[in-house]
Amino acid sequence: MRYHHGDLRRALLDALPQVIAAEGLERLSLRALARQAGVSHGAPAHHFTDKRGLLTAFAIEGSQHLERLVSDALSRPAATDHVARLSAVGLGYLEFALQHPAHFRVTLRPELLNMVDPELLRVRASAGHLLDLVLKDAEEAGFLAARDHANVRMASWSLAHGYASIAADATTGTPADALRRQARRTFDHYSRAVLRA
Amino acid sequence: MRYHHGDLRRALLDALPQVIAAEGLERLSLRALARQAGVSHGAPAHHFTDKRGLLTAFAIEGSQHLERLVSDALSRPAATDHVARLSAVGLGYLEFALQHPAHFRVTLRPELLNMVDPELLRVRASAGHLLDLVLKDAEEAGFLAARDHANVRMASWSLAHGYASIAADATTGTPADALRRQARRTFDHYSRAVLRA
DNA sequence: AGATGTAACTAGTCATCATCTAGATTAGAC
DNA sequence: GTCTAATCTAGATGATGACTAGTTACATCT
Repeated sequence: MRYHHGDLRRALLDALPQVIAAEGLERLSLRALARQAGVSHGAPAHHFTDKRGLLTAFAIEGSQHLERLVSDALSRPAATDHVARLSAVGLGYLEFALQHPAHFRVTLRPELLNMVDPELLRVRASAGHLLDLVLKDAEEAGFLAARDHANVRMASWSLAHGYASIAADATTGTPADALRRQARRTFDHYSRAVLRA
Repeated sequence: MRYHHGDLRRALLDALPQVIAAEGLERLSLRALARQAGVSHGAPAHHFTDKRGLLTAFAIEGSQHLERLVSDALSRPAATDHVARLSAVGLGYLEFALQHPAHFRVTLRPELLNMVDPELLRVRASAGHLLDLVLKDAEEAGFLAARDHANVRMASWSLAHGYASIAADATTGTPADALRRQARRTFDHYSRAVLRA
């Protein structure tokens, strides 16, 4: 057994999704994680200070994934008009929950995170900004009243979050593709209803 | 100090909301709860078996509150047409999160609950049934296509849940009345959009 | 190559926790 | 009044997160 692990930080972050999926966030233990990595029980503290620090680093990764997936959805050729773009933001969010359920779950647990971590705040804001951009565009094109902006932002987020929650919940055995189709139908319908000149 | 507490079960359940609000669900400890009730650290186990049992009992109370509040909202004179009734279900849900934030939070944490507890399953289904009733009525009156039922159910729940989450989150200092108004606006708008003959 | 400073890690400790047990106390039925 | 079951105590066990002092390996400079 080497004294130095090589890249314990990465190894721990990479082990998290599986552990969380198998054991649940509640039963996540730094010590068990250290054992799994073949390292002493105090080693993780060196890289993350704290359990909170570990999960914060994990949440940062999550927000980066989210931003990338929403960004991907928006840069697809299909996402042309404002309705399709608003729908795409929701689908990107759903995709995040589907592809990174553990990240999704941790990201939504502020009590476990260091919510003043500047890096975390930065990537969070950055991800949320994409929705604002789409709404702002729609607003400027006259598809959305300014007074509705906040309401629509909230409603859009809620709608996407509902589907994402189901997607990230392992217990409900809804297949991913069915969920994508159902969500797209709802998002399109909703976006059309909400974006009217 | 009396040996018998009197009604330890009730005392513990009643202490929970405050403790959860102050310390958070993560740092909730049976021992601290027992100390606060002036009782030995093993006493709670007699009434609830388990931490899970305590939270399950608490979640059952929560679902009962939810059902009552949704039921109240539906029996208001304003809830006449189908649009207003669908909106009322959402507002009842929001009211639940506003009045019982701790219950709300626990209710949404299946990993902490005994999800095979028959009483829990019963009250949960019972609360969810009210939304189905409203949708079914709208469907029979021709305001909703049968094929949209599941989608609309999901979307309605998501929408209400979004506002409820904010309501139950102490960190965001949104005043209750502002939230009620904003939510009502959104729910009404949404319900009108979705319930068209 | 050799010395040295620093990052990475170990091993031990502490307080706390959930859960389990055996036993003490009390209330209420008979 | 007695007895039984519900309620509660007290002690133990094993695990955890966090802290600390000390050990090892690596990189950098000379």
